[in-house]
Amino acid sequence: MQIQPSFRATAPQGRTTGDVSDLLSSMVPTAVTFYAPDQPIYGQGDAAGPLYLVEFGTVRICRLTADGRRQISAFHTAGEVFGFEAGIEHDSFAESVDGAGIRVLRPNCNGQPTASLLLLALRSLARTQHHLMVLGRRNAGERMAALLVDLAERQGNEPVVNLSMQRNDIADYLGITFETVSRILRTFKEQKLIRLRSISQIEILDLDTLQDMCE
Amino acid sequence: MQIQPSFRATAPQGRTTGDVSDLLSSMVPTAVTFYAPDQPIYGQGDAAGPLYLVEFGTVRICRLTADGRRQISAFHTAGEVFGFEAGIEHDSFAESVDGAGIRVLRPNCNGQPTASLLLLALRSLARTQHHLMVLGRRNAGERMAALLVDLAERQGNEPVVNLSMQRNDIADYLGITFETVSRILRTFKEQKLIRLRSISQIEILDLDTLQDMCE
DNA sequence: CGACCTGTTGATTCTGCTCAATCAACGTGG
DNA sequence: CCACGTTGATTGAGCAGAATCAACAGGTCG
Repeated sequence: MQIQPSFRATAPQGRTTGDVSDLLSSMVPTAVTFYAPDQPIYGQGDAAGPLYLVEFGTVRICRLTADGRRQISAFHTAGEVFGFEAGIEHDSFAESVDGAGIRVLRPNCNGQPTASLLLLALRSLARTQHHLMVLGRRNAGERMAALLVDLAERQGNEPVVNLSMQRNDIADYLGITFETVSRILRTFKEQKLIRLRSISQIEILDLDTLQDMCE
Repeated sequence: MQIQPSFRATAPQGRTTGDVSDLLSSMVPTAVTFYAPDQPIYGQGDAAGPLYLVEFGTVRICRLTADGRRQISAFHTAGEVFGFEAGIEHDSFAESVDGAGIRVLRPNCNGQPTASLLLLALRSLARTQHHLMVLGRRNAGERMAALLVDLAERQGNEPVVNLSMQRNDIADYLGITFETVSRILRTFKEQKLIRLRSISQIEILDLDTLQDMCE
């Protein structure tokens, strides 16, 4: 049986930017726009259509409950594409976390949905499903470990992880409170799993244990 | 500006089956296979590739932690397609919940990824993101309300909702324990929000209140 | 310098989990 | 037909993890 690569996504080990260059050919990119910290990129209810490519910085995808509780469904960093929507308008909103450079990708009129477009959507889906497990079945420490491992991996597994987002964002991503984030980081420190170089720099001392907590 | 329908998904109000007929043209459907309750459809680590169309019954998509905790990321019912994967193999597994009829859709060799394929993936993404909010920022009662409202809507907003899954599945879908599911249903009953016709039939008495709990 | 914002820490509360008993429904075998 | 075992659901008691409420520290910026 021959498997069609278009939706089985044969080459996941390639870097994201590799696929993006493919994507660019089917869409019309604009110049890079800078978004200051906390600046909105698109809002809930805005018309969907264009996609957004992160050039640098970090973006958060958020949703609010009626009484103001916030859930961040994803952080996006350099090379990643966001803005996918099944409906005609966005039901999440996107904001710059720390000052981000964004390239808007506008669809051109003739374009087919390329394989890479589908692949990017499927990666978002896989990531979201993984996060679903974290929120549904993991306690606060395991959630924090999952985030640290994820960030470390995205940043090339260097010993020092940069937290571009603040405690509040971390909490709303992990479905806990920012006080709990603080406490968990302290216990990790006491267990010699990490070292807090500064408020936004975490040195990973024991990656194995952190991975074991959330594999 | 012209918006490309392929990934903006212009016609979300259509029934899912309508899009599936489009999808069928680009893939090779097999005959319907019956899966008995709890029978696996595909396993974690199995090669991804084909998609699966639910003809009748309910399917659960699951993931396990190393110590055996389970998270159900989605239930799929008649007309829905599942089995999307970004990588070369499945990182979730799928099982029949209550006895389900499944049609396997095998990709043919020439096919492009059609627009409807992308649309289905984006719907899965939207659903998963919505569920992420439920798991991250909602308490047990609100989670249960969200499920009931979702099921009611899927079943055409009839007054009586059929629970094709048992308490254990509901719990693992909502990220709570089955005892809590029981307790929440009892409080809903005491609040006259629902009536328990039988163990698997719930009569919705106050849909508005349930919707308010989870909008 | 003071106001403000973010982060940390402590005290207390509470939601939901764990452990456990009980019950109802069902199937099996004597 | 009944005794028994099994499985799923309900309910209760006690506990633990995380939230809430509150105080305080450190850094930044006007």
